[in-house]
Amino acid sequence: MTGKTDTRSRILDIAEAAVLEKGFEATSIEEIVAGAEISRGGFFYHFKDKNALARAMLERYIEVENALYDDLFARARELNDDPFHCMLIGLKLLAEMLEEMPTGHPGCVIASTAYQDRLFDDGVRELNRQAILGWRKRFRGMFEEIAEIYEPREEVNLDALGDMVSGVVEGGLVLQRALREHNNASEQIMLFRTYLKLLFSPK
Amino acid sequence: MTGKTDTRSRILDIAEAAVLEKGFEATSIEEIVAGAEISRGGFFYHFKDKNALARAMLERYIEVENALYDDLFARARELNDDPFHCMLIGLKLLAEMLEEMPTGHPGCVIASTAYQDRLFDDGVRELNRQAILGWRKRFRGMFEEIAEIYEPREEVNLDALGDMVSGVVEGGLVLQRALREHNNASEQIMLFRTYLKLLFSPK
DNA sequence: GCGTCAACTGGACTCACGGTACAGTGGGGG
DNA sequence: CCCCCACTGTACCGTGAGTCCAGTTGACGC
Repeated sequence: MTGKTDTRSRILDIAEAAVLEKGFEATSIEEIVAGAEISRGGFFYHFKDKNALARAMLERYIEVENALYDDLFARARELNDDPFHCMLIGLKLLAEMLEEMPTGHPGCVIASTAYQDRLFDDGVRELNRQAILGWRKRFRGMFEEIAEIYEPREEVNLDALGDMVSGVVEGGLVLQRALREHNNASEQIMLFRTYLKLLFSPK
Repeated sequence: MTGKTDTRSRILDIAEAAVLEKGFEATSIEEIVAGAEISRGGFFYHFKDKNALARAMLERYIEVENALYDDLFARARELNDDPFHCMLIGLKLLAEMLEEMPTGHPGCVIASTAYQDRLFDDGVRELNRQAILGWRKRFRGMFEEIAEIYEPREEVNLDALGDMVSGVVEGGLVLQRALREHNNASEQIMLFRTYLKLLFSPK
């Protein structure tokens, strides 16, 4: 027993799976309560409305995603202490991870939320925004470290380059989803990796 | 008078504006008919359901987008006959165009549709898919031309590189939308342009 | 053993929205 | 003069979100 909020997290599990597969609007509370084997009243006991569910899902998703990046680049750092090579290894690991996802992809909740944001309140929108800003900061920091050692061959805005990691992942997932192919996202990440190789490799 | 389908295109105008601002689900038929000053019956006379509306919107959007790319790269070609420089100019023009959009962005319908695709039928999904495949083909063709003259410094899959144009635009628009900033999409395109410069520039 | 509180169940209800059906209408063309 | 296209207007249905609330069940403190 995981304590008092056993049901709550079960709801989140079911909801997340359904939302990633079909989108937020297409997921009814009815099917969530059926999947979680609770009553409608039970659902609204935990979440005052669908918006509260979205927020909780997003919070959890962002936390998991951040932990994933932490882990990924920590492993990369173990393999190579140089920030540039660490970055290259980390991106490779990320690409491999996306490829291994059996269902194809987790289908980033961020993009999904961004394009339906009028369904949600300011809290959800802000959460989304802060997540991306967090990734910007994370990757910008890594690129700064790299740039100190390897002078970039072309001048680039490091904030924008940091955003590009998120952007390439998001964009790749959109392609993957729309094309119904399997490794567009990982392919896009590998292309981005090639970019970094060209950008930071010494002349 | 533009002919028999005056009202139909007015509906599409209103709907497109609303959908780009708020998303498809958040746009009610009620508000569309109010905006277009017609009756509900009138709406369903032109579109059998919301799905038909989505399909028509997507068709029109893709057509406009393709015409835009045609025009953009035709203008670029006038300025420079070399395929590589033409590409660089075209991307610059694209970035400038995105920046000039007063409201910030058109908010790509493709990504929006991709993430809510369970609301739509196979026709809509296929339309979406074909649009992206069309862009892949277009840009792949251009990159092939370039690669014939300028040998890439690193080996890249040209299909994936073609997809990257769409991906960077889509991803940039997602960032822009989520961050509520103004030129993320154009910044991302310019970064991609730098990528191409590094990739194809002679040693 | 008794009360109480959290975590529900279940049912009745409202409202918004998508969608159907269909009868009627006005105006331009043959 | 009639017909038909492009609607209007109204009535109606189903679904799903969200509200309200009365009642149940089981763990825990006393």
